[in-house]
Amino acid sequence: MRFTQALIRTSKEAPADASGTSHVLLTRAGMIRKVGAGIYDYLPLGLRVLRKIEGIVRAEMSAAGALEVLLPALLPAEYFQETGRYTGFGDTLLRLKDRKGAEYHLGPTHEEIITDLVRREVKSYRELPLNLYQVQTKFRDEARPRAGLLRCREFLMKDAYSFDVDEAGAKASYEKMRVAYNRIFTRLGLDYRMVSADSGAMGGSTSAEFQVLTQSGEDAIAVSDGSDYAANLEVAAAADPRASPPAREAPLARERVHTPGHGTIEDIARFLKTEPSRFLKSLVYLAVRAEASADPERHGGVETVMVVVRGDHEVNEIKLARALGAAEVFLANPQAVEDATGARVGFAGPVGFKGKIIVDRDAAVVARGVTGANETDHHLVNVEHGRDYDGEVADVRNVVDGDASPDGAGRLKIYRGIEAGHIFILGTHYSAKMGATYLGEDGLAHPIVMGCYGIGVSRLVATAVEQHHDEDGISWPMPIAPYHVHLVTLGMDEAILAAGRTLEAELVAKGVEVLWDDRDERPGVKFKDADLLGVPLRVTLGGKGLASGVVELKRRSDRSKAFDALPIATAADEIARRVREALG
RNA sequence: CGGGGCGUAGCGCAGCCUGGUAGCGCACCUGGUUCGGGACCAGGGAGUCGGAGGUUCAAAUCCUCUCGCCCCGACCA
Repeated sequence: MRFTQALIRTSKEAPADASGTSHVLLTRAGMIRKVGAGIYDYLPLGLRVLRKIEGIVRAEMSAAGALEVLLPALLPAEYFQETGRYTGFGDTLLRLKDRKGAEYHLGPTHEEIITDLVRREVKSYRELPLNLYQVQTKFRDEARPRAGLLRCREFLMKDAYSFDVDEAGAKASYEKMRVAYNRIFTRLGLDYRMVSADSGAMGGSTSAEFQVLTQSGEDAIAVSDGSDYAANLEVAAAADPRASPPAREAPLARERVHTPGHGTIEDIARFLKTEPSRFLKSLVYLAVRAEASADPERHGGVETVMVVVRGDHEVNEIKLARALGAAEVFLANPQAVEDATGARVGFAGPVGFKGKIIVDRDAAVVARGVTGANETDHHLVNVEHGRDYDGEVADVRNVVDGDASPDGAGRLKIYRGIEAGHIFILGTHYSAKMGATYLGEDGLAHPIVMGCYGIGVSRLVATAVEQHHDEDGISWPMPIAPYHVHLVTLGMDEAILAAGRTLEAELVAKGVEVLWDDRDERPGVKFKDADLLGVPLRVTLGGKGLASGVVELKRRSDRSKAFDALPIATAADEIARRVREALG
């Protein structure tokens, strides 16, 4: 492809409303343009990247035995009404009416639609298992679209659904997808981790996220440096401190100290000349009991709980809710804290607290602890769990960088990640509600056991940029690059242009995708654009090189100025070889 | 949905406070000189000042309403 015919419009500056590295670079490179909040055009170069990603996803899904279908994006309301999600999805569902006033919505995901298809097409256990997938535009009226392609209202997603006769079959289908997903993300050239995650309210205990490691992801994930343990921070387990207990300091007598005006931990630590890790941070939570969650006011299923974590740790609300068997937990407001403790916020503590107490495992082993006295302007020092206060001990904190890995091997490092894929077993949640059954060998109808598997295809375009860029621009992994080779000819000298034409033709004949910058621009402009666009191999053909019979080959990811001088006669062979090598 | 900010040429911005009929840089077009890391000179085209209403002799500027966009938070099968 000739640059002059490719509709590539680069710019030095990005629009002021572009936020995030990938949004800025993709816009500056002329690959995407914003049409509205969370709505984008893909220009030719950007579309090529999107298509490359789709191609890899399709190839691996197909290799794993999944069949491609295409379900509608425009959906009559009745299907989501069957499972209660027409209202349950809330404002995220983009609803509309047709001329007759009938209700429709745009599909945010397609469990109901695929389940409907399968309940009509599949009758017998002989027709299972089945795995159907599609690559379709999804619509979600996000409360807050942001960061360009990373969180859109309209986005491209690959979603697959497996259908099996029983749990064991569903597990086998899930395993196939797990393997396929690992192959996909590896082929895309991304540094990613498969992590265990909160499966959410949707049910299904078996689930895994595929997180692409970036500097600015929305999610925090904990990864062990000594094993393959990796988990979303939401669910990452803290190592049990009793596995390697610290040298125990002899307990001292508990004392009450006057700490006027000091409410924060840093403050009191300085005042008492001690460390935040000595503190028993005591937070008052309201836990909504699971069975009462639909309407807590009416059922009154709310319990006040004091949560104790070490002063340098944070409460993990998902783990806390799980430990309490609660549907949701909320931090109590200041008035509720005062009511519960009898002291102003900042002076709460477990000693003498009348209600339920949950103690984080690391807080329970703190010796000579410091905590609030449940009396304004007073703290207690030399507090010991088991002697001065009690409470159920559980893992309710966020892990922090440097923690021991819960599997005992290595230490945890915290990364930022972008969720690019999620796989999980749904069970019979949808099939039971929608009557998707098969006739078994026993002649009876059974609900089909389902799994679902998503990949954010358009999000991956931005994710790849977040992971592969430098101050000059994008640096695409070869498998998803818009072109394999960026040919730069310097000057408009006919001898150089002729050599360019020849080299382009030779490369194309070998199956190499070439973008030839044939513009009448100065070298600096061409090099800057090449760096911005991020095609992985740059081939330069200039007067000096031509005179000595060589072309220059340089990898975009190589930050040095060094290049390989290739003899013109054999350059195409060598370049094609490097492309094949990089494609893996 | 709560808080904050911004809408002026394709893009980045100034002008607004203190009303007098719109300007700079980049990009674009023409000519010339340049030519291995975003050149220079000269000339040129391009703007319903987000929209509606109001105040005024006069509104980008002041007032009211409204729409859009961005950021932080809440939310995120």
